[in-house]
Amino acid sequence: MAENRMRGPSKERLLNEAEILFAQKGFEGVSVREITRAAGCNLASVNYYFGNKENLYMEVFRYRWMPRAKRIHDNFRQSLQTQEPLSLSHIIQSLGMAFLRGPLCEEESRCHQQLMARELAQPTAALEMLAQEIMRPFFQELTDMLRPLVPEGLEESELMLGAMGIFAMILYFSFGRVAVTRLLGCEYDDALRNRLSEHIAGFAINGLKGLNKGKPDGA
Amino acid sequence: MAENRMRGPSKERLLNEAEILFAQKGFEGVSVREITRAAGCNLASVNYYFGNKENLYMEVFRYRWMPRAKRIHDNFRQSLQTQEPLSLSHIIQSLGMAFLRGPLCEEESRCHQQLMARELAQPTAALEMLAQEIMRPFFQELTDMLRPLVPEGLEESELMLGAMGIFAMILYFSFGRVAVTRLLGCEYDDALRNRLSEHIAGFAINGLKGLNKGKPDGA
DNA sequence: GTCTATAGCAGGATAGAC
DNA sequence: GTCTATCCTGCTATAGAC
Repeated sequence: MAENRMRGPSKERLLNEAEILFAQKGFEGVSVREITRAAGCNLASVNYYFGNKENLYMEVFRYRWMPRAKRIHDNFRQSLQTQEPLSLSHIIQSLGMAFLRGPLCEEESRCHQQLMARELAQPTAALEMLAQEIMRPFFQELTDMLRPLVPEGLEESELMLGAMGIFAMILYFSFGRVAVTRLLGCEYDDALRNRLSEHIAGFAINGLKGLNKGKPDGA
Repeated sequence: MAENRMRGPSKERLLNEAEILFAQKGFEGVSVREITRAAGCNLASVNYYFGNKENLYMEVFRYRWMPRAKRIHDNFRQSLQTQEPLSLSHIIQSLGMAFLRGPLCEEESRCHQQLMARELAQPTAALEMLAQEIMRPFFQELTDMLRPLVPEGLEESELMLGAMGIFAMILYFSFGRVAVTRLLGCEYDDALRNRLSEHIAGFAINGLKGLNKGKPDGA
């Protein structure tokens, strides 16, 4: 609260600080007073720029979360362009990298995943928007990529579940970082993020390969 | 709010209703007024029985969440006793069953998972307690079971990550049910829960098998 | 053990000066 | 656009009757 970074106009600062606080404490856990204080604005500014607190929450997703998601997706696509014959291994590893490390710093990445986790646990109008404009198109794109690389004849919904399972792990290892570090007994640093990303890739590649058979091979 | 189920003494009713509401809306999202109204008690009862709202939250975990977790774990152990030579397949399928279906009805299961998801996303003193008394012992038990069944020489922490990945999917498919049904385009009914449980098993068994090699086989 | 009444404070939103 | 002052509602917690 001492040194407010006064970069940019008030509206932008409000969006920046609101996103961080909403991610940390949830919509109900943050007060407008807290947000305006963090942004170095007066109490009335939220209502002036956004009408009310709820709409500020929506605009955080519209003007911060969604553009960032698009950057992550672009980052993912670009890291695939350099590799000509697409393999399952390339795709999954690029996925893990883009979402666990990607174009974001650790703090921004955690903020991003936490907002998503909150919306999943307690959907608001924001999830509706995200499902429509981000999640559905991206999962479509991803399953289109994966289809020629998984066992032939795999059901469409089974493929979708596979893709979702990968995101489950990414999200869990990100928002559940406190539990993860406590159970593993180590710090959540870059080395761990690399390991997690590799672990997810190794796990998911074999997981996807064994999907179509009702029972797994051997066991 | 019309028909309060007046079963049991006030303290029990408060714990019951508080758990449901905390799971749905989070600690900050629920007021003591709402809880006492749902439980059919007067406003002062929370302070009388629990001292304050925060302690009620802790007691929900102590007297509702933890005993339920122990029941789930017992259920898991029992379903393994009938199968003499333990296989990876048996273990993972029993896990999915115990946690996605188990001894709980759908509503209770969702409530249970949502509370866990909230604590992971925003840890309080409750997570400390759960890590100590439930999570660590259970993960220990689980990795002890898995160790003889995964590729030899697999690092201990890698095995732990594998076990956590399974829980990531279970949790995600449970608390993210709105997104899941929206993306799959189907209802979250018993048929889907069975499919999810089977999917996780198939995915995880192959995932675990391919773990120790830095790169997966083939790809 | 259960209730009502209320203290005391923090919340979102608004009015209106500058 | 930015600020202060303020309204009003709803919150937790407590005191004290029954």
